[in-house]
Amino acid sequence: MVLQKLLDYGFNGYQAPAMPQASRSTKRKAKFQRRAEDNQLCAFDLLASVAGELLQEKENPTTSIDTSSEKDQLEFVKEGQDANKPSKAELSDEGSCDDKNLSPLSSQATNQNDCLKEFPHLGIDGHSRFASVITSSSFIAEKLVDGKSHKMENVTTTEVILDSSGYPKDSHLKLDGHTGKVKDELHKFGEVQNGNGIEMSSLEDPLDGKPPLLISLDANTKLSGHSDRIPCGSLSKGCDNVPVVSRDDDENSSGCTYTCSAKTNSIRPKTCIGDNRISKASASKFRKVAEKSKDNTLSKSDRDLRCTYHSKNCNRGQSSEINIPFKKRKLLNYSSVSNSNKFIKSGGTGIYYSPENCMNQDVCNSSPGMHKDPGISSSEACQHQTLQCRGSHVKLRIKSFRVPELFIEVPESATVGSLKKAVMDAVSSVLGGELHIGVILQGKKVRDDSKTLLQTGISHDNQLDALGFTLEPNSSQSLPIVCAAHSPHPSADIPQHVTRYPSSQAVIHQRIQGNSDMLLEHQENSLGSLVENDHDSAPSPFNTYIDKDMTDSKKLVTVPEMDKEELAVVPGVHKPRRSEVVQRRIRRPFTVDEVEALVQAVEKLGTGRWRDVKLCAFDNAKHRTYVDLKDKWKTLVHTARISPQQRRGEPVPQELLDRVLVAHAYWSQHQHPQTGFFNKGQGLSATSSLVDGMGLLVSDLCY
DNA sequence: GTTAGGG
DNA sequence: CCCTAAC
Repeated sequence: MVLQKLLDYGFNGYQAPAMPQASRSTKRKAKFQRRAEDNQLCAFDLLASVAGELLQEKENPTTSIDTSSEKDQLEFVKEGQDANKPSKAELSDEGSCDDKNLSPLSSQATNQNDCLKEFPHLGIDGHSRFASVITSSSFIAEKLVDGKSHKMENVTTTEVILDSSGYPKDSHLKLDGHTGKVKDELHKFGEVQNGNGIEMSSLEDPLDGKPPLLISLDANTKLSGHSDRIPCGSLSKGCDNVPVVSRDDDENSSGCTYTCSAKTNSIRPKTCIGDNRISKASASKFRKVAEKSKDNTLSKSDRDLRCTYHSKNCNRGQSSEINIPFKKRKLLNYSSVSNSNKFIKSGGTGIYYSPENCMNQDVCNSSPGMHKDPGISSSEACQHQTLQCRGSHVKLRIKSFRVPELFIEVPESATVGSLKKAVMDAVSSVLGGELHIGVILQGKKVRDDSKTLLQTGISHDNQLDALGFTLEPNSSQSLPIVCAAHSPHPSADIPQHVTRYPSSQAVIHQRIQGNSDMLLEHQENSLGSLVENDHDSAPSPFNTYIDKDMTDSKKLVTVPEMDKEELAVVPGVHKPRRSEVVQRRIRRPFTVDEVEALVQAVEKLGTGRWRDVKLCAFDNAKHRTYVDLKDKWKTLVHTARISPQQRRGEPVPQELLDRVLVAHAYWSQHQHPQTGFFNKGQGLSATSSLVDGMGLLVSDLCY
């Protein structure tokens, strides 16, 4: 029996979309699957990412940020697993040690906040630290002290904000709704004083709570975690009493508005950027990615001399390729999205946790447990973030996450327990993937980790609604690490072969606020255009290529088969082959330069020779197929025919559109004469191309 | 493998 | 962008 169940992992209300009944047509099913894949942006991934990063850091003591003592470690373990080994093997991305490339800030962080290393803090700077452990609602917090584990049960969530010294300030965790308990516990265990990490063990049934994650940022925080800070004066936007929109609060989401309060630097203008924290590891990965992009970046002059488009997205390449863009659609099933209203008070001084009941009315207006709008878009449902302005901090409230689509197939005779296990395994597999964090601002991906939030523009409150995060699969080519590299599960509970779906399958888009539609749009676009356009190679039509020859990331999508093993491990449980689910390519809007190149090529070659067009002008743009070019031309023609007001996306110069119309008209007239020079006989020979009529030489364009 | 079109 | 019929 294929359950195709809506798996509500309790991670803030995610529910996998229902699968079409088997009776439905294959096509429909396929489409559905595709859509489902697109929706695989889930909170869970973020969690996985955070957890993974955390572990990674732990795994790589060499990392600059990892200077803390051995005992001061935080681990993320699953229930039933050994406190230590399982989590490591399970969650750490052994393959990479990017941490070595951590930004200077990271290093700095090391010295100042050793205790933080264990926390998957999001963002770091010298001011304060925010460590968060996203957990499902029910966890047991454990602390490892000298190898000994001390449990703190009923810790539903653990989010810690550490101050510059690396210690939690105003520790304020809530345990089961009881504020301070955690704190007490922490103190009891010496957490606060010693900065010992907290180990999280999920309870057996962590499926009900959906604590949102709140990320606090520091205005000075750099994406990369660089230590260099922006002068206070540089903080342009004050945010006193600036109510930061708590998007989509219309629903149950709690709209929390903050008032800026001077923080460390009283003089510093308040920005709506607060204690933003992004995991160091993530930052390092950002950097890594950014560096990759460098290699693929052409100088302006080069580009001008070259022909093909070198994919500006090369750096995103592998990971982005497998990214699953969000689709504009409503998620039919998403429940208990806002069951939990975890809230973290910012100010960089404290451990905050607002339980599901939204205890803090001041900051949380949402009705606990409310989650209507069944028609809300998936992203909206799953990614409730709120940027709050308080002092110079920005609070990101990730209200919920979604679990990527998971298919579980179990025999009817299977026990509920086995079903749970199957689900757990699937979830575990997701956690095991190595993920990267992506930051999307205004629909564009921010790749420069070294930029500060201010420089990036994240500090501008007017852009907050366009800020989003993505969980990107590890770009590492070593897919094997996904499954093979992991050591066997020490715990009998978790099969060694727990599906370790490549994180590639689970991309998460986190958005902070704003209407979902817009965001979705942005998200899709974001993956196509990056903030750092300077890295983009605006392909100069007709020349040579310079592409970095990025490996087609698609291959990363390929999922190592592990079904059999899994089946063996979990009797009665069959996991569908991920490979069966085709990944929709990421949307990559054409740039003006690309459009120009396309127009130029078509002017010369005509509209029936897309392969030639591709070879001529986009040979190195691996992500542009001739079908893409054909499609683009189609849209260009359409665009050129409609009024400017009706056009969307990045505006195409009218001049180009005019050329499109001219070329289109021309080739419509001259297209069919089959000369026999070409396979399809379409188009005219080069010597009679439109370009020739325009006084241009073919040689100038191609070849 | 390409092209052309509908979705 | 995807899917596919038709070449």
